[in-house]
Amino acid sequence: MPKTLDPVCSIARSLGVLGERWAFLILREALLGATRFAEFRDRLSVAPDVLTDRLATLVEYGVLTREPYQEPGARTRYAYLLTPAGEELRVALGALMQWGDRHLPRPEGPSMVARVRGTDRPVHVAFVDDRGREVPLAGVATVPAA
Amino acid sequence: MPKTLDPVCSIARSLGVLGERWAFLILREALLGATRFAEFRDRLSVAPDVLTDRLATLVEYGVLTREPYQEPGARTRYAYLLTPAGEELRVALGALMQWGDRHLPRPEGPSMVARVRGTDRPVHVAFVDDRGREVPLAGVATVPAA
DNA sequence: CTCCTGAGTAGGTTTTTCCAACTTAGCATC
DNA sequence: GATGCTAAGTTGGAAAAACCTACTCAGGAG
Repeated sequence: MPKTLDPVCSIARSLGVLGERWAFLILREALLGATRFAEFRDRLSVAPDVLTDRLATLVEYGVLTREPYQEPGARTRYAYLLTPAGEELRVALGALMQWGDRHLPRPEGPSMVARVRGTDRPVHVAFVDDRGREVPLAGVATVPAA
Repeated sequence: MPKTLDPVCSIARSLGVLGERWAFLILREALLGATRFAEFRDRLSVAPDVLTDRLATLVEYGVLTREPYQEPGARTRYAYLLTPAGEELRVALGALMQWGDRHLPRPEGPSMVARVRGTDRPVHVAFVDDRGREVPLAGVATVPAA
């Protein structure tokens, strides 16, 4: 991590939240439904101290909230729930998934796919113009905001 | 880095290439036009040994190629050029940029924006169906490939 | 034949991560 | 009312990665 994370670049700011080891994978599990400490720990085999640290960072920056919950016959515990901001990271994770499937494929194909909810129509991640139409990659330029 | 990076998940595979510190920022500079070792080093203030290591990883996995080039009156040197696979990561970086702009904003607004090339029409990153129409986030489900 | 420059390599320190064991709080059981 | 169980962590020490500075190496320039 650049400790002087260039605050002028929004990619660098996003990476200040998500760029440390495990952060994306923790987020992946959250998007797949994990909410409890032990769930993240067991699914990812991540060290508990690192998990504590990452969950705190994700809560601090508004990706997750730490909510008390109580199961019958148990004491109050805490669940980590996605905020709307966290949900929006589904797009970024989708882009990484898509790239891995295309460029680091496995012989048996992808293990997860994104679909229109309730149908089997496939979806992918792409640039889109202000009218909701896909724009091919070559038609996109990233320029100073000026 | 999980040294046993779960190969069944394409996000984890992507992170095997891009998940180490500096990798995304090196890629950002490459997408903005950096090609030479010293350019990356100077723009990012990254330690040269780390830069050597990351560039080698990105070349190894086909994000960049290491091409000899010769400027008049200088010996052969090497440039790091994006492959088509690397270009496709523009979508993932765009998603991170967009998220940072929305959820970790700066008072003076974004420093870079994505536009339709040659026009000032803004573009964003989103899920898109097989007919090229944007699909709202709530309409997307990520399910086992079955 | 000495200097300069781009592209790294090398050595030692600091920071992160990893691993395993330990703690804590409350319910439940004996 | 002591003991055990479980979720959610904390702690301490070893290993790995990143950082920083200085140095090397190759070839053209002066």
